Amino acid sequence: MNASRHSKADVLAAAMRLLDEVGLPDLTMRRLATTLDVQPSALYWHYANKQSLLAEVSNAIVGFAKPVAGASPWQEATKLEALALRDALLAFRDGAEVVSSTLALGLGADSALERLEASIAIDDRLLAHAAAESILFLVLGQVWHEQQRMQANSLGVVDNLDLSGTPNLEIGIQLILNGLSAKVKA
Amino acid sequence: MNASRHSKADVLAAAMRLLDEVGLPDLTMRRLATTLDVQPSALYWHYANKQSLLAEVSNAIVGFAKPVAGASPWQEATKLEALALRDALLAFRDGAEVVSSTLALGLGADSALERLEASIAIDDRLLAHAAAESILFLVLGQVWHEQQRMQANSLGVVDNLDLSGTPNLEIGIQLILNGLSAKVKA
DNA sequence: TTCCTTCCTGAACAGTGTTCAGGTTAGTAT
DNA sequence: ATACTAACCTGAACACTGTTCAGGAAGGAA
Repeated sequence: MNASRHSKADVLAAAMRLLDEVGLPDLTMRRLATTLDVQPSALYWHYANKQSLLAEVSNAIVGFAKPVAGASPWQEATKLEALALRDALLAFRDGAEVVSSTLALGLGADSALERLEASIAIDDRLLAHAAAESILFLVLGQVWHEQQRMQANSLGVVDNLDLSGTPNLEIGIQLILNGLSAKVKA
Repeated sequence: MNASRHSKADVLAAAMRLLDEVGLPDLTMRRLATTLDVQPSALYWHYANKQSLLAEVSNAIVGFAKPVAGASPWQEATKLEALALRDALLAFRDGAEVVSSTLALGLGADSALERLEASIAIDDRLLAHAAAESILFLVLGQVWHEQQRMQANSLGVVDNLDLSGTPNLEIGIQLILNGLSAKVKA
């Protein structure tokens, strides 16, 4: 922001602001340093490398998901949890890709899976874990796809913008939850 | 390979060989050129840029999925289709990440979704499309996760290698198919 | 004032994808 | 055999990237 000294939290905040402005491909250490009126090397005092910065960005994005008050039945709570995650990812440019990457590298964003898993109130925890993972991948994949289209459409290509992303996500979630209910009852 | 001249197919084959040897992060245009005894700029006669090369790599990976003979009921065919895709992704180092990226950019690998969708023999094609997308994201996410662990485990970290990836994938697929069957019957 | 921690500079290293004018090779037609 | 044309490649550069490191400056506490 200005020319004063910066804390680790300042760097994180600036990174998220820059992410929203220019997108993940242009979120470079040099650009980030410029917005803070600082040399690129200064960033490495706060963060060991770019990946660990992106890990905290991911945590912030995932943590942005609004809490789900105890809804019943639990299927409804799980669905709301998934949609809250979806909204959090959509609230930041390229949010899904950022979170997907750090999740794949195992460097953070664990609370996303944990919240989903906790909301599935069945006895078979192995099944609950598998279902939570499925829903997580489903949300990430769908939103990643959607955000990619958003950028493509904003960059001139105005052809057929289909709004089928969100409905498809809710359908997929519902399919998993229905399958889960059937399996638990049996 | 040797010092003779190369075709587009040669470049593609060399790229896939190099991918298996060094992984996606080290699959660079310069390294690829070296394996072909050629200057990096020579590659740009065959491919406009790295992304379009990776798009063809993705097509090759997805096309590697073995055909599913007409199984019945269609739920079984869809499951086999998903597992065939899974095997194809696993057959190449970082296969899931490569395909995920080009799929997100909309540059290829379309047959993966098409085959899944075609196998779902229900009347509601919108529902079939949503379900196929869900299964696709599920397979990609799970295998990406698994392949990341494979690399991490091969690079010294030998802690707790859990083999829960494959079972979880089959569970997730089954949940979606069960949910689908229930919805169609109703 | 001394001291120590926190934060930053300036310069460099080793790599990346990509472009482009020009040269070579191979095959086809005259 | 000669001329032509397409396919393929060279060599050098451009504009970047993440990251390292020795050293310097700012701020607060003893």
